[in-house]
Amino acid sequence: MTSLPRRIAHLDMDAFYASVELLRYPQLKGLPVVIGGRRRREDDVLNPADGGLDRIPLDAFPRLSGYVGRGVITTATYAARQFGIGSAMGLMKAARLCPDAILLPVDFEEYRRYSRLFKEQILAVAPLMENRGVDEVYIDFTGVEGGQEEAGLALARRLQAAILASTGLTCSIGVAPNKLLAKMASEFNKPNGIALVGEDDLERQIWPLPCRKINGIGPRTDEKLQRAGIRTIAELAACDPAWLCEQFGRSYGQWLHEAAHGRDERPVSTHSEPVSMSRETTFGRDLHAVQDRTELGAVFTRLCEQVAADLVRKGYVGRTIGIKIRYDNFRSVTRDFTADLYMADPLLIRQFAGQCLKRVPLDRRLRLLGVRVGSLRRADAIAEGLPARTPPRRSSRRRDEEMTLSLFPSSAEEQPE
DNA sequence: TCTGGGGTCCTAGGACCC
DNA sequence: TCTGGGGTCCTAGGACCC
Repeated sequence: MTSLPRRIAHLDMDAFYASVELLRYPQLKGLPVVIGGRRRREDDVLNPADGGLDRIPLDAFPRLSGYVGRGVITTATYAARQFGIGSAMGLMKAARLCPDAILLPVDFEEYRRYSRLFKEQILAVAPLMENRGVDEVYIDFTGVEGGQEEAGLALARRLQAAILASTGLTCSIGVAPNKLLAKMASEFNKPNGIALVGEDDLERQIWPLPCRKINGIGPRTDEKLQRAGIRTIAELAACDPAWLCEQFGRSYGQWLHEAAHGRDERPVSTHSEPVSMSRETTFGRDLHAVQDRTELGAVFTRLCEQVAADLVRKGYVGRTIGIKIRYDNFRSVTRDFTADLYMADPLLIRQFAGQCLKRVPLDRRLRLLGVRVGSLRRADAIAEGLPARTPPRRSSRRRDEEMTLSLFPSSAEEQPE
């Protein structure tokens, strides 16, 4: 048995959200459009029950200038980007740059519908597919029929054609010996492009790129590398691995070295179990624990109900309950507590989360509150007789006190300190 | 009137067990 | 009595990704 060369593809939908919106509202083609701010609602004028979306007149669309609030841009069309508008920018700031840009609320339902459509097309041809969010996947071409033809180019073309036919959307694909290189390759010929990167293309195609192009090197690491005079992947590859470990820790340092040399053995993984589920919200204005106690309590309860509903809907229970708050100065803190029983009940979650809230200083205003449930297990695994309670851990005095406290329900609004 | 929401993984210290 | 090391769990924070 001869082993085939590894052919890994990364497929990335082109400007996914914006493209889906343009399918619905073709009259917006070429105009500056910004997507973000809030979620689309049932009663939105942009979502009329009687259809005919393509006939909605341009002046019926909301403009950026009318926006009030703390939303950020999820994505923007090319025409909008020309005004200096970009992803993650605050909408109020974007409104100053281009007040007449059209603002569409995000519609995750619709994006997920298209996501299912294009992934169905891929799975019909290549079953080894790894989800990387709504608009991205990795695909293992290695053993797929036709996957070795023209080093993967032929299959990539077939996938693009099938996706375009079924969704009307274009995508870009990179094919390489591993996920790391495939991810970079998929950016080379955007939009609607295909790029192949082979073992021998490392120095020519990868090394001249800035370090930030490596998936896993973010703004912090990039800045630190730049301060050390390292800008390109070639320069990173030339670094002494021992020095990288010193600077970035053993594990990350070693990974940086491997990545710069284009080495990555991670398999394409078709299944994954969630580790945690959370809900969080940024308030319209910063809230104070005392003055805005009622409002805060109501939001807190709602977050617990939402995360509990998510758990139930997806069939999970968890035993690590946590909260997150962000202060008005944007500093965040988290607290969590691991209980000895698995839960998905909103009241129980509310109780444990309430105890976590009491452990955090609430002397300044808050802009965000979040609730998280971790240490997840499938609810049916618990139902089948696996222990709902874990063996009680020998715990420190402090933990014991917290456990005792948390077993007693507190008032409807948690009022720490 | 800067800076969303939902995730994963890693690190590091302390507790605790053997 | 003193010293020590490995392993695991828990917690808080941070980097990163989509």
